[in-house]
Amino acid sequence: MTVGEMAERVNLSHRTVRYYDDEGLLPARRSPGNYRLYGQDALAKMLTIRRLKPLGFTLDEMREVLALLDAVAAPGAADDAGRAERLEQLVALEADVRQRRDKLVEQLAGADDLLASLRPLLP
DNA sequence: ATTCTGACA
DNA sequence: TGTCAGGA
Repeated sequence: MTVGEMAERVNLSHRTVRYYDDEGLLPARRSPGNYRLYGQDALAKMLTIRRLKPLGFTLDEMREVLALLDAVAAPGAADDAGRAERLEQLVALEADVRQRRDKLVEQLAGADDLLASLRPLLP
């Protein structure tokens, strides 16, 4: 699929998709006419990125997450130390995501409180 | 019609 | 991140 299709399917602007390519976060293949092309794997990664983004992950952090994820998914080349490393990083990632999730829950609670305080002021 | 790169009231 | 320009 081309940028436009990708952008539409993951609900990001084509500008953002282009940006991720430029920054090397999610490189696109190129067509003979130099159009960006994306496959199924790219779509899956883009969806992962879209979930990471609202959690406040930086581009570099997303890069690490994607690398970790396909290292884990990869068909296998890795010694014992390597596998152990992956596992540690995976556990650390889970903790990180959970922490960000909790933060969002707090913000949600804050929004609810604000709404509650506005209620009595409304007509 | 769609995408490409580069630039920025 | 949006948008415009100038090409392909």
